[in-house]
Amino acid sequence: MTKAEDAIGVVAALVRTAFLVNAVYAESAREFGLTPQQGQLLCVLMPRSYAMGELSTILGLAKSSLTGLVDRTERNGLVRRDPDPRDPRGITVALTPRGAELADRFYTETCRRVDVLPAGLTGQERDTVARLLGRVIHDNEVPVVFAESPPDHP
Amino acid sequence: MTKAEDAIGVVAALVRTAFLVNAVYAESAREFGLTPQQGQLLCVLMPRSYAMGELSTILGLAKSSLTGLVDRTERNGLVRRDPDPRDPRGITVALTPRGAELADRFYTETCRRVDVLPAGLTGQERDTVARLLGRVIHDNEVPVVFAESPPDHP
DNA sequence: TATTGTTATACTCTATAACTATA
DNA sequence: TATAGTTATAGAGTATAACAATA
Repeated sequence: MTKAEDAIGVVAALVRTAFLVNAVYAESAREFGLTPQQGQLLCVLMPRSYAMGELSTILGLAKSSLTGLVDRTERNGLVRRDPDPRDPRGITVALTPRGAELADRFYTETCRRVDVLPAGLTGQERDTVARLLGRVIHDNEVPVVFAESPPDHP
Repeated sequence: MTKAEDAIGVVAALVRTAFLVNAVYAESAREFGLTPQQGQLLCVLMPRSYAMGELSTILGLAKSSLTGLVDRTERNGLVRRDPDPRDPRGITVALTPRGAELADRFYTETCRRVDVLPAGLTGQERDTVARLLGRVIHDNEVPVVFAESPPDHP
């Protein structure tokens, strides 16, 4: 039973939940030898490759920040740069086979860990949280930095 | 109305919400000349001062990481180190008057911005989110990195 | 001229390991 | 010996501004 003194407003609930999820995400990444940012990049690239500009927008990073992130992740052999057939100036970033394999494992394990966080809620309560936060995400046009389910590779 | 193709699971809902809240938090901090980490430090210190070891635990940082964070924040004139009366080896970190004033403004503005995120939910739905996430936070013993309401300074 | 991406530069953030000083 | 905190070092993340190459 939630006592009155445990009551909390939406704002604090959202901020503190974000803190919790970040910590779990970071710890999961760490155990796969990834930084959270590199893990996020891999997750974004799971369904398909993107141009640098697209990734900048999705991840909310300055162009040059992304250049560095892709440099380091490429150096680790997880992504590669390919010429963009649509624009000779551009490139696309794609997962390497090793990156795809690691992304799958990281994604799966991170899901497992985040799934445990609301273990104290009933199935119905979890559905309610998912539905309401889903609306918030939709209304605020949050990019798909973490897909719903492990995307199939066509 | 939420369409079937917009449906989302709890895991993705939590991760993507965290991404959204982080972005809003970071942008708010930025406009006050703060990094998110410095903003978080100020928020933690709003109700009272803490020893370095306590802050390490609350923020989930290695001791030396915190030393650097406090160094930089102190250099900006926002916090100060005082000897810990309980232990000659230790120190406590407290907000300076300027830090307290900035913390208040940053906290208030961040609350305002986060409060807008679930604007598409009814009052009852917001209460539901707050109550359910409050349980998740409680169950997972998330530290109070962001208080419920601007604490009074006794 | 506008766009795509990289370089140069300067900080901040973070961790590990080694250290100081005091229980 | 154990604890509180700092220093040394190394790397990652980020942004701004200036640049290159191509539309």
